[in-house]
Amino acid sequence: VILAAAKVFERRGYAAATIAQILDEAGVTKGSLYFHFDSKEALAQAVIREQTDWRNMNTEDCGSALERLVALSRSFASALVRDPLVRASIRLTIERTGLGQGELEAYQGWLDAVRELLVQAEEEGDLRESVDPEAAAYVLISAMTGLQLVSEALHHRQDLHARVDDLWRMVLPALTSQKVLARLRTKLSLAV
Amino acid sequence: VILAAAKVFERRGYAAATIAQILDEAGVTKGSLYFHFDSKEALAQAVIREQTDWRNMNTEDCGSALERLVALSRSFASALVRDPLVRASIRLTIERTGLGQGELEAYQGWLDAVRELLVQAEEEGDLRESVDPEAAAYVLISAMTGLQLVSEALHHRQDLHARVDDLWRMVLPALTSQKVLARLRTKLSLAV
Amino acid sequence: VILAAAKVFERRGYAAATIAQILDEAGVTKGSLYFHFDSKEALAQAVIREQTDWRNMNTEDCGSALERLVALSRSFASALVRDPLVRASIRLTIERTGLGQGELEAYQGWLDAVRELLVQAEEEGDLRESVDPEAAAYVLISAMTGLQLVSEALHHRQDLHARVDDLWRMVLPALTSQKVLARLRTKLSLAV
Amino acid sequence: VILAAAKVFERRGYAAATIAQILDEAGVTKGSLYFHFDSKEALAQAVIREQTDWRNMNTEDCGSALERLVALSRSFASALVRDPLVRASIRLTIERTGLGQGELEAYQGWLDAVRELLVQAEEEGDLRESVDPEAAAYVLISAMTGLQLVSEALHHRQDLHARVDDLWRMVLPALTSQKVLARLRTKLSLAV
DNA sequence: ACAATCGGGACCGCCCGTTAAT
DNA sequence: ATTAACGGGCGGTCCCGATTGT
Repeated sequence: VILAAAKVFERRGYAAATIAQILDEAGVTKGSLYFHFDSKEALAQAVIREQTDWRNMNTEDCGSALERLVALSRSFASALVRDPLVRASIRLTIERTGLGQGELEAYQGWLDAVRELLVQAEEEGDLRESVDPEAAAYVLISAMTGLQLVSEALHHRQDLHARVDDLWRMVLPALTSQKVLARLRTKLSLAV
Repeated sequence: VILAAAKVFERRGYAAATIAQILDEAGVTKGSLYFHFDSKEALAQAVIREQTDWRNMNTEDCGSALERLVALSRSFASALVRDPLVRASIRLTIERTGLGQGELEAYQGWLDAVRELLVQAEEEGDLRESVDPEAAAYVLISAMTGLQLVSEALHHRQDLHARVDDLWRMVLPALTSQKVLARLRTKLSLAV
Repeated sequence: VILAAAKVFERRGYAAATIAQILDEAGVTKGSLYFHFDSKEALAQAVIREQTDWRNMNTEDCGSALERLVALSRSFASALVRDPLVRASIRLTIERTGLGQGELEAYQGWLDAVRELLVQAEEEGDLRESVDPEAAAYVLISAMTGLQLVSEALHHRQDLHARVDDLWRMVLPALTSQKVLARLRTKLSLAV
Repeated sequence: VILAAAKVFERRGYAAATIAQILDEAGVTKGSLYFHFDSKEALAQAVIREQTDWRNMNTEDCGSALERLVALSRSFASALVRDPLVRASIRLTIERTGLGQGELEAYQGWLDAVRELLVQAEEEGDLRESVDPEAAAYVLISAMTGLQLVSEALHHRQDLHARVDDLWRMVLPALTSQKVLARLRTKLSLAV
């Protein structure tokens, strides 16, 4: 039903997607669609709202904050590979079409979550003192955003998990000490 | 002339941009525009083609390959802040609208350039042997792409330069040895 | 129920009002609405029909005809401020959308009522002989119509009562003698 | 060309008027129309802008302020009868469709003009001291607005001039003294 | 080479009223 | 009386030729 919209939005973007395409993909008729959603924009917002929140997946994870952060990123990558709704939401968020002005809050929410984890890691003594949580969160969020884009464009996201691990291999040495790094490598199976 | 198109494309995206908007941004008439460009798509391709190649800016730079790589990223950030054509090209490339299928080559070209520099750095002995140039280039390109997007969304690109430096501070420790790192820090004025 | 339709009609006008807006203003579903009313036009006619007749409010008023006329105008103003149905009816009547051609009868009915009161006033000797009841009724109805429109546009009808009194202050001297005028002023508390 | 739009807007109102109707009335094609006007709203604004300003008609009139005021009202009535653009503008202004938020300024402009004339009349000693220019202007503007509406609905504006004179006969006694009133009657041929 | 105007085809979003099932 | 689904059709407008003038 609504998943069809996500697919089309993800494939063509908001503006280029036409209602007819969504109709065709979903196999429903115009009237039916407009009974559930008042407008194309409402449909897009529903897509964003309906995405299964991949952030909850690892709340029960009990590990150090840094481990939870890596797990979060992997959970995100999995959601991206698995769930078209998440993919469509990302696309709709990145193209800032002014859909309810929610884009800023989305980015800000991610930033806050990551920074929070970094602060916890700092309290746990897992962070180098030279690291600024705010700046690091910014770079991490950006890198993940970019990875997903490039992986999509070049390899249809098939290599996303490997690339996320590559990212961690490249930034963890700057975030934490050799000792913690070694611990993380074994726990997270991040081969050198 | 063609810069007006870039501005509109950058602001609205390809599909949402209308010829009329470009027309009155440029101050020309429709006849004039359609004399030079056959279609809206041709216009977009011209925007991409016409972007001043910021890659040439640092060819004359004589330094180590790693230094040239950092300089290249900074040059890219500058171009992004300064040149609407570059911004529009990025937007048009990221939204893969099927404009002549040139997106793949674009990404691949960037990847090749960065990898090439990393290989040179390896030959110069500036790279840890654990680093895979291919994978590192991939992550770096992705991170730059993401930084530009997030910086645009959150701060209208005003903090882009600072964020690029943040990125280097976070990945250089994994790329090179402490000694080279210290050298780069002074040469590139990358405070800890 | 039907009041929701009135609100939307009053706010947007007949043509611009959409059924969906009425639906979620009323909190009912489309099926329910189309069970009661055959069409959008039928709904509008129901709004007009259902308006509580403010004319009855002052039938029991026992005073001179002129006093009753002023009271009628005040009653109208009150209804306009209080009752969205009356407001919507006015809007739907003024936009002559061809809703059953009832607009002419509406205006004519108001005209007849006012003229009738003026004729009574004439018989009671309260009217100057130079006054033509027909013409005076026409002007009074028009002025009330206009006052309501302008007051709505400029002050959201909050000053309507005061403006109606202003109107009477400006036309009563032409309608009646100084003596009757003085009597009315005290009775109706129309300060000079 | 643009006059056709005025006719349709005047006949059906903004929302109910369709581009096809205007096209049909004007005898041009869609492409041609959208070359000159970017949107339906732009067309409506053009109609409002293009109306020949009937206010200038009596600037050369040399008489007392009160005489000029009456002349202004008559000029307005003439314009209303003669010029479809003026009629359409009035309709578009009265239906507040949010066309550039110019409606408030329109009403306010008329109010200011009339109040200014009343203030001049006051300085010339032609106004009773009990008259408040502000309030009087408000009522006069409203009455003119209403007259035009009712006259249109009932008699297709054919009796507008006579009704305007009726209005003046009904309000002038409250505005000025017997002596000035007599002078105005002869000068303006306002029979009792 | 450039500009202004006209023409038209096509598309897309959306809205209204109906019809099934219950 | 309500939910859900349906579809015909319309209205705005956009893109792009084609035809003029300069």
